[in-house]
Amino acid sequence: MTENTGVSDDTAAVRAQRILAQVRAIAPGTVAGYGEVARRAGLPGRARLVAAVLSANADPSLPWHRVLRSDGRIAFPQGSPGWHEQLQRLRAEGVRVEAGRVRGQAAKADLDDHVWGPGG
DNA sequence: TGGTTGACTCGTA
DNA sequence: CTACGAGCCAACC
Repeated sequence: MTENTGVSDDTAAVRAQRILAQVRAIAPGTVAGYGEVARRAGLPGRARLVAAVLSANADPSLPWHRVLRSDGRIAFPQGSPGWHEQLQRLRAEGVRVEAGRVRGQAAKADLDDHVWGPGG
């Protein structure tokens, strides 16, 4: 009845939890892209959803600052409060950021964590 | 019920 | 390097 349309039982809350879990899985000193996080969470193409989830998150322990755009840039407008905070948090973990952009290329986290990691 | 918005991404010019 | 358009999907009004 009321077929589930096969869409599975994942609700918005469940998807959000999966996304948050992936964000927490980003190792310190490394970064990941929105699309990257979305894909790891089983939601390819839902980069905007990741952004929506982060904007709604209230967990101070969430390493949201490790999430960047595909260009390796901070998603906030440069100069905005959120931008400054993310920049500071990244630098605090040893991530080199220039002009709001992560050094080299973006988001390779578990691939380059041993290269770009702390102490790089 | 339906249009607008957004911490996005990609291709093209 | 910037600018623009199209695609995308959930939240909001």
